[in-house]
Parts: sequence; structure tokens; C-alpha cells
Amino acid sequence: MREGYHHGNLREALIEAALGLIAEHGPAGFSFVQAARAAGVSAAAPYRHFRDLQALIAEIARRGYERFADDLEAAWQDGRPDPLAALSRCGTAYLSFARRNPAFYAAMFEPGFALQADPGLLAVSDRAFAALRRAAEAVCATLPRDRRAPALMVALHIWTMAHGIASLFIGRDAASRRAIPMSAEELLEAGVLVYLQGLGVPAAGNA
Amino acid sequence: MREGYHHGNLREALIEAALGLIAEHGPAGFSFVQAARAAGVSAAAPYRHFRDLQALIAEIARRGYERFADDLEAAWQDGRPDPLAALSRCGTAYLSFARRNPAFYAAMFEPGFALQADPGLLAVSDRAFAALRRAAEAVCATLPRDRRAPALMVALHIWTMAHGIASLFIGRDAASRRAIPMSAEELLEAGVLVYLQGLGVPAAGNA
DNA sequence: TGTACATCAGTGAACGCGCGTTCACTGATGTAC
DNA sequence: TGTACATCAGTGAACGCGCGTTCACTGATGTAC
Repeated sequence: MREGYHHGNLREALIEAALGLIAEHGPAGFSFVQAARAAGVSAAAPYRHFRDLQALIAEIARRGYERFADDLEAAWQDGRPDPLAALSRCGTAYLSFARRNPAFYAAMFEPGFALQADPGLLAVSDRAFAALRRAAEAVCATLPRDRRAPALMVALHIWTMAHGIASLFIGRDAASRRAIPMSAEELLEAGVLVYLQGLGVPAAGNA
Repeated sequence: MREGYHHGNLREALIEAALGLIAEHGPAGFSFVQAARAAGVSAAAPYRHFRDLQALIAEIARRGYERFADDLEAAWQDGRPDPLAALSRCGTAYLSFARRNPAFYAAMFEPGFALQADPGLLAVSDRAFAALRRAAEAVCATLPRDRRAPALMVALHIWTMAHGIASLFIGRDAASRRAIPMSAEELLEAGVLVYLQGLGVPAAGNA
């Protein structure tokens, strides 16, 4: 990986190293020096690429939001075959992202880190939220006008439920948390289904 | 508060100091020494009362779970006037606890802290979860036997939604997070209502 | 009631450690001619 | 094609700092007699 005096791609190597450290110890559980060491480089080297540790974590969060948005958009797939099925797929994609990218997820959502270092991150996260919101709009549009819930609210309900499940049952110390007799994915899917039924969305097959 | 050589109640003073520090910097954002300083005592004094910082935080989490359970039980109030209204009150109590006790809430739920230091905490948190579960059971019991959802699942759905809302919109850096055009309490209440409608629970007044 | 003494909570000095950050430097890369 | 040079990524030594932890101590409390 390393050849000679220059690293070649230290910026990426630092991000990679930090992802590993976050996955193991959380965004608050490691130092700039440790990240440098993990990347095989002296403690002063990271300063060529990041102002400080917060900036490194903020960059990770930024990339996380991009991937997250990609995943959600891919899952939505223009609402096919029907909005209900597609929204349910988005829920699964949400948890799948949290499960497969625990370090990104932690950098994005654990309180007090990236957002504090770089308020502009909120703008990046908009793309991800917009995907969810678009899905909610399509689902709401299947309802009769006079019994139509606000799409923003629906998007927030789905999002908070997915986030609640992810942060309680997926991630670093999920093993030490309460055990549940089903997978996180099943729990969310059932929740979304009940919720949509409550909105008046016809069950799949009846649409 | 402090009189003479002996502090009198350092244990409590340390907990109080730590609560303040957690509220400001999170459970990972301060040191044992800082807690001692905030309590007006030398750096060595805390060792008379807590093995280390983790143990102090774990004690805070333990107390937090106790209060949390108290609040939820008080809100349930034997399911009066009807289970739906009482469950909705539990949701409000959940958010109210998170809002009024951000430091307790952080010690209890931020990943990688108290639980890791003291796995027995999970047992303490059982009382709080049991309160929610009992409420879910009462609500489910109002449904016809053949369309009755498992109470555990219902309790988990309510819990995850409340937790998702609390951790995204309440707490230390809620201000730097996405703004929503309603209060967290309103968002949760609406979500619970839609969800229960989806379960088939008759709306209030029709029961 | 008064005195001696055991207990033990809090002190402050001391230690080694890892961190953040700076700096003059070194040596690899690539470009101008 | 070859050489000189500018650029700049990474070095390693150095610094001051706060932290965690220990230890022999000090002095307040309260209890036995």
C-alpha cells in the first residue's frame, strides 16, 4: 500500500482508517494521532489533509449522506411496482445502510459530532431526506384528496421509526441492548405497514 | 454547600456535576478530573465513590431508568380514561422525559457508554419497557381476538418512534438538526394515532 | 461531660502517558527548458 | 533525452497540557469509655 516516502493517497487512507476506528470505538472514541498511526503515517501528516479530527469526521459524514441518498433513491425506483411496495423497500434500504455502514451511520447521526463541525452537512443530507419525502408524496397521492395526510409528516414518521430502530437495535453495541424476537428489518416493515394502513393506503394487491 | 475539610455528600455532588457536563458535552465529552473540579474537589477524591468515570455514568443511567419508569407508569395511570388516550399520554411522557432530562437520556441511550460499563443496566431498564408493554397489551386487548397484533411488537413500534423523534429532534444539538414545522410531541402523537388506526383501534370517543 | 482513638473522606504532590500542534527538514514527483 | 529546479507531502523532534491513577498524608467525625 505504502511505497517510499510519499504515501500517494493519504487522504483516502485516513478516511479508511477513521472508518475502522469509528466502527470500533465510535466517533468520539479515537484521536487524530490514532488515525494517523492506523494509516501508517506520522502524527503530523494528517494536517496536510484535514484541519483537525472533526473535519475528518465531517468529511466521512458528508460521504455517508451521499451514499445514503444513493441507496434510498435506488430503493425507491420510481415507485414501482406500486408506492407502498417501494416505500417499504426504502425502509429496508435505510436499515440495510445502517447495518452495512455502521461507521458512516454513526458519523452522520451520533449527536455532537459532524454536524457541529460543519453545519453545511445538513444541506448534503437534504438529498437523502428528499428521497424519502418524494416517496411519501407518491404514497399520499394514492389517497383521496380529502383524507390525504401531509407528505412531510409521513416522511418524518417513517424516518423517525427507521432511525429509532437502527439506533436501538443495529450498530456498535446492539449486542448489549435489548434482544427482540425478530429482525430490525421485519420490525420496521411491519411498523410501516400498520402505519400506512392507518393512513388509509390500501394493502398491496388491492391497489 | 461545602463546609470544611469533608464535603459531606460528594457522591451526590459528583452525580450533579456530571449531569451538567453530560448536558453540555455528552457522555463522552468530559473527564473524571473535570467532574471532580466541577464538584469543587481534588482530582483524587472521586475514587472514594466511583471506580472510574464509566461507573459514574452508569450510576446516572441507572437513576435515569428509574425516573423514566416512574414517569411512564405515572402517565399510563391504569389506562384511564381509555387505553388509546393513556398510551398517547405515555408517548408524551417519553418525549417530556427526554426534553427535561437530556443528560439522563444521553447517559441511557447514547451508544457505547453506560451499557458497556454495566450490563446489569438492561435489567433496570426493564421496568420502563414493561410499562410501555403493559400499555400496548391493554390497547391490543380492545381489539377483536382474530385481528389482534402482538403487544410486544406494538410496544416496540411506539418505543422506536418515540426514541427516533427524541434523538433526532430533542437534545444537545437539536438546534443544528433539521427543523420541522411542528413540535416533537405533536409529531409523535400524530404518528401514534395513525399507527393505532392501522391496528384497528377505534378513534377516541368511538370506544 | 470529657478525652482518646479509630475511621475514613478528601488532599496535594507525583508519575508516566498520549494527545494536539508547530517547525525546520527531507526526499519524492513532475515540469520547464 | 537529460538536467535543474519548484513543489509539496510526509518526517521526526519538540513543546506544553490535561488526564488517570497512586500514595502517604491530614484533619474532621463520631464513638467507646
